[in-house]
Amino acid sequence: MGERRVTMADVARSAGVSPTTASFVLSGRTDMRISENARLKVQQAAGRLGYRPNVTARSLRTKSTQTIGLVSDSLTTTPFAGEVIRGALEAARDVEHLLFITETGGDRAAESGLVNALLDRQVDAVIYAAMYTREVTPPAELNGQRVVLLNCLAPGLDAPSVIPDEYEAGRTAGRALLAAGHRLGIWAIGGHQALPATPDGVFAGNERMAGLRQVLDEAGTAVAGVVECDWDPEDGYREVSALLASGEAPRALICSTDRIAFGAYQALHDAGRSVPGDVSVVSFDDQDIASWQRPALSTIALPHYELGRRAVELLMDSAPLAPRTHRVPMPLRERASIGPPRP
Amino acid sequence: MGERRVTMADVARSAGVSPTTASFVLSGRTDMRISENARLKVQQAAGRLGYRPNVTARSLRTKSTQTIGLVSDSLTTTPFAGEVIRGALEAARDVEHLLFITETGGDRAAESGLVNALLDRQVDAVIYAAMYTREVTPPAELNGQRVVLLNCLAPGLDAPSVIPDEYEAGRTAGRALLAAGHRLGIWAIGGHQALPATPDGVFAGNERMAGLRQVLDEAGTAVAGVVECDWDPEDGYREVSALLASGEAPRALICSTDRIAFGAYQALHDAGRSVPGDVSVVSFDDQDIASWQRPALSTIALPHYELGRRAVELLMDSAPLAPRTHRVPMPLRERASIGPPRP
DNA sequence: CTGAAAGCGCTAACAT
DNA sequence: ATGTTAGCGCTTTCAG
Repeated sequence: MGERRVTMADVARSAGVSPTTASFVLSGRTDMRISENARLKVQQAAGRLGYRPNVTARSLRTKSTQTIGLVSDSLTTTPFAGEVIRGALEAARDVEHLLFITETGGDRAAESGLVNALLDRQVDAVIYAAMYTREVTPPAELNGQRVVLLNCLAPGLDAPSVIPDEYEAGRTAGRALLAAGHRLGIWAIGGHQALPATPDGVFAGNERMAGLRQVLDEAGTAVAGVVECDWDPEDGYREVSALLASGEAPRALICSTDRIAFGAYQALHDAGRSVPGDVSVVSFDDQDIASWQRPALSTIALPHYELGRRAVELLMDSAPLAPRTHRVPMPLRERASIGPPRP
Repeated sequence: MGERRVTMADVARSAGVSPTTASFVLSGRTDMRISENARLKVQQAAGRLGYRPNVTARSLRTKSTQTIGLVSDSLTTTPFAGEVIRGALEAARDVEHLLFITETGGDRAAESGLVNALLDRQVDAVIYAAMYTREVTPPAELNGQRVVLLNCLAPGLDAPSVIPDEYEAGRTAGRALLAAGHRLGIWAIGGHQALPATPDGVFAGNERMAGLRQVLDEAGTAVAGVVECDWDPEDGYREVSALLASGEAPRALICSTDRIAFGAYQALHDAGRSVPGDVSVVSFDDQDIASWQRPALSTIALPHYELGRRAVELLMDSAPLAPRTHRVPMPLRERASIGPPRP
């Protein structure tokens, strides 16, 4: 215990060279000629002593801590969103960087504090992330910093965004149903999420609905109806039960989340309708439960891992950060909940 | 852009005092007398200039980076385990520390590299975490460091562990069933997880079964049977279907995970048994799906948030780290899946 | 090809 | 009560 870490000066001394020489061979630089002999002596001394560089000391001179800060509202809390952290982690590892993770819990005041804590530790760059895709206004401290927005758009900030391609995802959902032969009785459960709290809908809802409408339109058809509701299991259960009870005969359900689909399955089951025999179901997210359902749920995946990875890659790219929006594809996971419409 | 950060020397100059004076008032130390006047001038200058301390520079002298490293096998990937990160994050925030999160993906070789990356950045302490409770052998680099083990035990390492109290959880499960009147036909699905890959069972399984057996024994009864299987939905479905088909008449199921319970629900449903009318179900974990099930699933929660929080609290405690094991209670979430046995 | 010396931003003895 | 000075561990001119 209490063992003083061996420093570069120790290595230099042990190798019988100057700190300068040690520094050059240890940082593997070639722009200064070092004799093969000196190089060897230094490397051996370093190995023998178990030398490890002090990155924080180095950063004082180099201005680079090999460190990235991630600040989000509540990414770690959102079950399947942990994948964005994993994506960011792996990309960071590829370039020998470490990630500071922070979470505000949606508290605006905490946000500045956390960003400052990050900046005080001289992070090289920061990722500002949101749990669900939306417009945000990051704290002013971020102005002028190297930042990328993950899963959000900030009109005021001069930084790129990485978001899921929800518009294309809407088209994908429509195409999946069309391919199975559906044209009538297609209902969107969840819709734009145009509710009192979000009267204009949410980003994902709006984009998907636009994509869906367009692809159906191209095929000369349209949705039979859109149910605006919250995106949780109980809402799916309630709304689909009501729809079934209303006398409508939906033949395909496009659920805004796997959670809604979960509730929809229960409602369909209670009403004695089979999936996909009576009603096909397709949804969005690809949470674990999607594959646990019976029949397994076909769903369009939120590309969490890829979002995290892309964000770090952009940050580490030597190219300057242009304020453009990078849309990450959302792949369809084909499982067993889509079938041909009952004649 | 490119704005040089304002340094403490700038503040001192602007306030017309020496760096020392500035340092003392800015770090809010009281062990040296500073005139009210000087204090004010410094604070105003700092405010005016928007001074922020450079934590990495400071740490070079103080040997404290206000930083903790967390290395796990795959915590972020495990959906509901994100809560341990949130717990750690919040506890760290309380003491003005930031968290480096890393993940090895179970790769032993990567582990040393990541721990070194953490140590090279002079983290004050590290949390070594595992996704599921088990014995581990952390990389040698961790010897002599300030570390706490989260959700794992390392016999060789002189560090405390924070783990869920699985033994007591087993007792809780038994008690919940006994309280509802159950004494016969109690089956444990998942059991010790004594399978070819883990012939001696897993920690959680062994502890729970011991606790369960003990509490039933105290009540003068015992489990009707134990089914050893993997802890996933398909296993629950398969095993419970088989059990039902075998002619046994289980009246209560203790499922090792909510995932098993998920499959069990499907199996019971397919067999026309109601929950909890015909069969009561209790499980472990408290994932989101537990509350989505119908009827909502009574389950004993893995205290993820608390594990993360306790780990950081231990680390930050000024007391020396004794190699003892801290067991965190696992609370029963009473919902609707337990009822009296059918007479 | 190698070394001496300065300095990154901050803290802490030691003076005064 | 405040200022001077010397580092923390490393990189980087600038001489030799």
